[in-house]
Amino acid sequence: MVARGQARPTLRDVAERAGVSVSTASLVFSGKGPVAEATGERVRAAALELGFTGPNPLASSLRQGRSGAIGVIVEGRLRMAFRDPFAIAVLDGLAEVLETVPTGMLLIGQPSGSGDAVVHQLAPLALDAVVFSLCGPGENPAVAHLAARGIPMFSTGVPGDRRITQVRVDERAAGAAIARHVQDLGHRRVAHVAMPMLPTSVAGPVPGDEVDPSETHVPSVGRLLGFRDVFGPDAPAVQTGDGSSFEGGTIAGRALLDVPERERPTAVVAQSDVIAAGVILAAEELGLRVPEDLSVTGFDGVDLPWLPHRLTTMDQHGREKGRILGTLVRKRLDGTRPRNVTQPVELRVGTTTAPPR
Amino acid sequence: MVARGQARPTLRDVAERAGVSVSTASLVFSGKGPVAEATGERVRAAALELGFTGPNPLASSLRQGRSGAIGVIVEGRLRMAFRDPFAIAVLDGLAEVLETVPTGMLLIGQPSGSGDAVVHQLAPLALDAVVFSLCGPGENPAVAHLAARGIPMFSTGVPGDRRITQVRVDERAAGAAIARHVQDLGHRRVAHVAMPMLPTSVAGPVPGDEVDPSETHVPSVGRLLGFRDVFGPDAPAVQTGDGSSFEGGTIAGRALLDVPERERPTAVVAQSDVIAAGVILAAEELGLRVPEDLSVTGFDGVDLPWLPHRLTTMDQHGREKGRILGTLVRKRLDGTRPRNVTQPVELRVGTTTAPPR
DNA sequence: GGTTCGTCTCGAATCGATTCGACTCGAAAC
DNA sequence: GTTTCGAGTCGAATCGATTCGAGACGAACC
Repeated sequence: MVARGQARPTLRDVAERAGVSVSTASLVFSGKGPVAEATGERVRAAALELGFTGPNPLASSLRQGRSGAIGVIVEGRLRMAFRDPFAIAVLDGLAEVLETVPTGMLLIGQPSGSGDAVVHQLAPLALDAVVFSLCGPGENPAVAHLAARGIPMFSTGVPGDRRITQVRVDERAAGAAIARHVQDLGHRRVAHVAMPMLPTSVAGPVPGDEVDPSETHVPSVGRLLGFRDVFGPDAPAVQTGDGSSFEGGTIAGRALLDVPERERPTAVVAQSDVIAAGVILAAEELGLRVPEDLSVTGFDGVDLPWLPHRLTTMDQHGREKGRILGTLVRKRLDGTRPRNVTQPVELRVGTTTAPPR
Repeated sequence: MVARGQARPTLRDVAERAGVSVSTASLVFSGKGPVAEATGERVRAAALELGFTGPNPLASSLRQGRSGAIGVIVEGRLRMAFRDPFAIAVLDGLAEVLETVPTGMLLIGQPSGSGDAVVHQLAPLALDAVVFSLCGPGENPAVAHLAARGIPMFSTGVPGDRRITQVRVDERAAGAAIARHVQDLGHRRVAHVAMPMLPTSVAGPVPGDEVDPSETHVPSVGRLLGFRDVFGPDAPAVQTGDGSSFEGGTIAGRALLDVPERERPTAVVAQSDVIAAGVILAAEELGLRVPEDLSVTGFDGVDLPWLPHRLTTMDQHGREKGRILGTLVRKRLDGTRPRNVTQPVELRVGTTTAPPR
C-alpha cells in the first residue's frame, strides 16, 4: 500500500528495487521479449512490495501512439440519446467487441446545434477512433476536426461523409419492403410517420423541399422515399420534431388519427419502433383497436417489454450492427482499411398488422 | 491538409516553421505566460499551414498527469444498464457538469460476476477519477485496484467502500416514507417488490438471511428495511432476479397478485418506477384496475412516457444527483477533498394510489 | 580451441508535449 | 548614466514508459 500523498512508484523504482534495468522491467510487464523466470519473479515481487500497479497508461500510450479509447459521439443530451433503445443495442454490440481488445468507449455528448463546441471538447481527448452513433442528419463540425487529426471515423449512415467508414442499411429498400407488406395486406389509405428530415425540421407534415432524393443514406429520408416508392410520391407523411421518440409518435398519431373516419388512414407506417408505440397509444386513446381498426408498423426490431403487442417491424439487428462496427474499428486499428458494409434487414411480422376491415 | 500516411506535424514542426522555440509555441496554444501578439499570430499561421490541430493530447496528458477522462463503471451489459431510466438520468446530469471542465466519460461495462476481468480492462486506462454508477450490491474488485492507483472514486451508495466518496439517499427513511403514505391511505395488506439484495439473489421471496441490517446504504436493503419499519418485520417481500427491470416487476406482480382475492395485497410498494410499471402490467393482465383495485408505488421519479398513469413515487432527482456527482468530481480534481453528501428525496403522489375499497 | 548461436540483459534514444529558471532588451525610474 | 523592472523568449529538464541495437555469457558444434 502506498502512503497517501506520496508519489506513485514508477517502473524505474521497481527496476531499481529488483536490481534490473528499466528496460528489463518493462519487458516483464509487457510480456514481449525473453526474460528469465527468476528475473521476472524478482521484478514482480518488487512491484508488489512497492504497490506498483502496472505501467502508467499515459506514458505507455504516448510511446505506443494508442490511447486505448475510442470516442462515441452522441447527438443531443445523453438522456435523449439513451432513450432510443436501438441506439443502446448498437452501443451494446460495440462494447461487446471492444471489450476484447480492450478498448474503452468515451462518450461525447454533442448538444444539437451547439456548432463547434464539440471540437473544443474533442481537441484535448486522445482517441484511437471515433464512432458516430445516434446522430441525426446534417453536417457535423466534428468530422473535419477528426479528419485533420487523422482519427479513423465510423458511423451507421449519418453523417454520410466519405471520410467515414459506414455500416449501412439500404434504407430505401427496407422502407419500401415494409410498406409493401402493408400494401399486400390490402391497405390503401396509409400514412407515414418519419423522423426529422433535417436537424432543423419541426413536427408536422414533411415539406417537399426538405426531402433531398440524393440523401437516401439518411434513415429518415431513405425510409420515406421507400414508403413513397410503394404508396406514391404524394403519400401523406408527417415527421416528429425530436427524432425517434415515443412522445413524437403520440403527437403525430393524434394528428393523423383524430379525423373523420373516412379520412383516417387504415395503417400507419412509422420509422421506428418507439414512434410506432407512440402511435399505438394515440390510437388507443381514440378508441381504435390495433390491429383491427388500425395497422401499425415500426422499424428497428428492438425489444419494448412494456408494449402489449408484438410490433410488425423491420429488424435492423442493432446489436449485430454494433458488433460489426466494433470489428471494423478493431481491424482499422490493426492496420487494415476496411470498406463500407451494408447490413441486411429482415421483416418481422407481429400482431400489429392485419388486413383492413 | 496533411498527406495521408505522413507523420502528423508536432509542436516542434510548428515552432520551427514560425521561427520560435518549442516552449514559446507551447505557450501560444496553452495560453499561459505572455506572448507577443505578433509571435502568436506567426505561430498560429504556421500551425494552420501545417495542418497542426493542437498539441498531442497524449503528450500533454502525460506531462500534466491528467487524462481528461473519468471512468464510469456500469455493472452488467450496457444494454441492461441503460434500460434503467434512473441510471440514465444520473449519467445525464453527470455529463452536464463534466462537459464544462471539459472531461470525457469513459464507459466501462463490467459483466456481473466477471470478477477480476474488470481490472484488466481498467489497468491500461488513464483515468482521472471513476464513478460507480448502476452498480448493484456486493464487493467490487475494481475498488481495490483503483485505490492502489490512487484514483479518486465516487458512487451513489454502492459499493459502500469508505475509500469512495458517496452521494447518498437515506434509503431506509425514504422507503419508510413511501410505505407510510400507503399505510395512511388505509392499506393493511401490502406487499413489497425489491431489487435483489445480493448479486447472487434469485427472483422470489426475500430470504431472511439475505438482509443485512448494517447495509442500509444498499438501496435494495435500505428500502426494504424502511418498508418493514412501517409494515412490520414480516411484511411480505419478493425480489426481482435482475435489478430494476420491467420484466422483473411483471413476474413479481403475477406471483403476488394471481392468488385468491382475500390473500391478495391491496397495495404493492415497489423499489423502482420501472418495477412498479411491471407490476401494473401484471395487475391489468389479471383484470385489476389501478388504483381502484390495487395501489402501486414506485421509486426514483423517472419519466415513463409510455405508462398511462402518473406513478406515485419517491423522486430521487436523478439528474440533480448526477450533477452533484459531477461537481464532486470536479472539486476533487481541483484539489479539494469533498465529503459525502446526502440528497433529499421527495414523495410525489400520482394517480396510482388510492384508499383500498 | 574457436565459431556460432541463442538467451538474457542493458543503455540510450524516443514519443510530444509542459514548465522552470535564466536570459535579453528596451523603457521607466532615480 | 546607471539601476530596476517587466515583457517576451528560450534551453533544458521532465513526465514514465517502450523499443532497438548491442553486448555478455554459456552451451553446442565442428
